[in-house]
Amino acid sequence: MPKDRIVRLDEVRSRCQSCSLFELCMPMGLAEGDLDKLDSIIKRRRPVEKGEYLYRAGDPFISVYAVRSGSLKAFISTRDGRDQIISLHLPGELMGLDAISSNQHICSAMALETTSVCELPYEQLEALSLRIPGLQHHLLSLMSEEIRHNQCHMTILARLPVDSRLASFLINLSGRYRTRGFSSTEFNLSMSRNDIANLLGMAVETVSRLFTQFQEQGLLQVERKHIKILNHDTLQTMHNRCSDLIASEEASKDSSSSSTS
Amino acid sequence: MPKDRIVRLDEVRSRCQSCSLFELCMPMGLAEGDLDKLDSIIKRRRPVEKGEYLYRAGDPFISVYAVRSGSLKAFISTRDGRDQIISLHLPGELMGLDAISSNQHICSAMALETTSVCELPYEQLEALSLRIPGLQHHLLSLMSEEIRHNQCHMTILARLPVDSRLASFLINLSGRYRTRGFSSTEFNLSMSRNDIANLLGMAVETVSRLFTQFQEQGLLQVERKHIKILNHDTLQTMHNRCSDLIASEEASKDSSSSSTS
DNA sequence: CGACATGTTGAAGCGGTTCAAGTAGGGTGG
DNA sequence: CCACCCTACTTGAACCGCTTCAACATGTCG
Repeated sequence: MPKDRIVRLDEVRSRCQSCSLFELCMPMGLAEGDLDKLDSIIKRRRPVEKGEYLYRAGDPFISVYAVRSGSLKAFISTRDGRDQIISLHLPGELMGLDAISSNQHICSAMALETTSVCELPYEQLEALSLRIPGLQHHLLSLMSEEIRHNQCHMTILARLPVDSRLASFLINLSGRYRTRGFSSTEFNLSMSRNDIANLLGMAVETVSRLFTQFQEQGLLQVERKHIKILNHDTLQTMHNRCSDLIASEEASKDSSSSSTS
Repeated sequence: MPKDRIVRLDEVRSRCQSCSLFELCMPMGLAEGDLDKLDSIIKRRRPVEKGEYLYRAGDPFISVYAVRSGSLKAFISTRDGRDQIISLHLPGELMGLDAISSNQHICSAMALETTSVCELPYEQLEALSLRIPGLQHHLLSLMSEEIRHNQCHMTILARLPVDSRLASFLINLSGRYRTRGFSSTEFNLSMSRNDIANLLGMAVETVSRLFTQFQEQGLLQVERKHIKILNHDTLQTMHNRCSDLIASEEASKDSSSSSTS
């Protein structure tokens, strides 16, 4: 594979303006000049292969990363040796902002498939956001969204039975794929059953049984990693047990529709 | 109680400079003039009584709040009517930053005891932080810390048995009280058994049984809301099962000691 | 002082884990 | 190209941690 080592210049030169994920990644109104400034600090890294680390817990905090393609999991390594997966990151999402306060990464980030990212040196990003109000607000807003997402996940873990947790996971994925212009009813899981179980706080065997059960109930069609959602409404209902929080997440994406009883 | 309506001028006039919580709340190096600017946007509200809301889910997002004294719980109201408590806030901590992205509160905040807060109008705070680099970094850092805390809580909920969860909760509280200059071995819980159970994702009865059990094991002395920690090490050990994350939280407060296997 | 909320304790039931065995892919070397 | 191996996944059955239900005790507040 020595041929692959040749850097594809067209990819390296691609800029935020022409990136299809730009709307997701940096959707604040930036002036022409601002965009150039942003572009100037972004480094494009070569793809991270499946199983490779983007960063490890303990690494000094240098950059945050925007996912361009592929996906990664963020996880904490606990003392007993087993990891706890915290989140799954899809294209258009930023990772690593949780390291600001400690100046070193606490989570590790590992690619679930061949994945490419934009690297944004954090110091420069923070400096730039002092001069671009929209960027500052966007960073704060992104972190706020991450907190909200975590709140939802805590609610799921604390209150929901396993079937609703898996339903939540699938509905959430479905929505995120829709936002990215992919099918919301048919997609491939990049996480293994083991990872899904870990993320949702249950045993692998339970995940397996639930997929079988959902299929028997006609909610899904599952074949290994390929998922086809047949009955979105029922899954949504199970998911809704979780909270208004998700409803509001959706609302804030679409526009400002009503929520909260 | 008409007398209580008389505003105590000395309290209203108290400024950040003279606030004992300043180090916790806004510990970045601010110049004299900057402090004045910050002071100028802060409103002091009259105390929030036990059971009163500081804000409710659905309220427009106007301000964030710094706790001066007392404590509050933040919780999500779910569709099934039951709430899910997300966090407990002690003096020196900021609340409400999770509402930035949606421009309305998703969590409600309720005082657990008579509580006083400083209100910081968010728009002004954000505008100010464009002109004070330290303030921008501090806001981002605070949110990063909140994300980290949530990650820890997710880990607790996903992986730990109930006894370790309660141990984690107590050790965490103990540390936070220590940071605030209070005893780390003896304190009063502001949360009810119900609230603790809800926060930790278990049944009230389980909390009750665990307190009894911990007392029988000589780990604690419990009398209603009053807690005396007798064997910090054993609790710490149970807590450690959770993650390095907390160790790192401590480390980042003290200095930059080692972490990560 | 009585009423209601909050907390405690016991016993039964069950949701989900754990253990164990087996199956199916996917990649590798012969 | 096939045989092999290893990992990922599936399925069944026993077990157990925690919840639920029920009754009671203790505080607290009007």
